[in-house]
Amino acid sequence: MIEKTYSLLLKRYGGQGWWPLSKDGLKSKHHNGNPKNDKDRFEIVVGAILTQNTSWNNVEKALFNLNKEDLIDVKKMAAAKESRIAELIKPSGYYNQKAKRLKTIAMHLLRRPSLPEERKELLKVNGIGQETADSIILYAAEKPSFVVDAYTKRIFSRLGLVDENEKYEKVKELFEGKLKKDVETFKEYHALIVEHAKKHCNKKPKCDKCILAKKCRYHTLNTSRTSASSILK
DNA sequence: AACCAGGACGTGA
DNA sequence: TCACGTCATGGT
Repeated sequence: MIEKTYSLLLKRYGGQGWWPLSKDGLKSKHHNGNPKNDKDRFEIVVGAILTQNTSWNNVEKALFNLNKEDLIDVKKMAAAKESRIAELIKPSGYYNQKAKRLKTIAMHLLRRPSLPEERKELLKVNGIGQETADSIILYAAEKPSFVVDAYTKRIFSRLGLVDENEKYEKVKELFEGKLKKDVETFKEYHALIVEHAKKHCNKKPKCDKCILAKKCRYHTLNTSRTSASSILK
């Protein structure tokens, strides 16, 4: 089912080409998000932190401001004052803690030859939790580590494939167990999940024209309610 | 005009 | 371990 859902989403939305990088135009529908240099990789790290519980649209504004001042750079970010970073990233919300987190990770990266590929190492850094760590490993370091987010749990719990409040680790293991351990597949699947959640599987779902509706509990629940209430009218 | 958005952390049970 | 409060802007 996990694999089947992947091919359905891929057929419906096409390849997403994540991670969205500003050099490609953040808003373009089809990205070519493979990082080519350290700046690209660091921009992914920055974006991953900025998008914590925040819409990507707001993150873009913050990234634009940082780019303007050439702060998407490990050394410059590490040297910048927290208050300055905070001012620039204001549109992405939680700007005080995110400014601190950005500076912290920048300073951590500064004393490393390359991006950490170890989950455990990233998780020790304050401000980097499981999802952010996996995003960095998968999209910046390009090592296979499946990213789980609120969308993943929402979509697949509605499909009846995972428990709504299953633990992060468990969901991650489920996906990694069902898929071949392939960076491109992991990248694409997560991106497709986000796309599908934005288009259809919102908190208040738009089941109309959703390609997964037939298999979805939420949808069947909804239609039975609708038909029941329409009978009452 | 509430509600939601690609979470993480600190705290007290 | 777990539930809960906190952090904050911008779009719908």
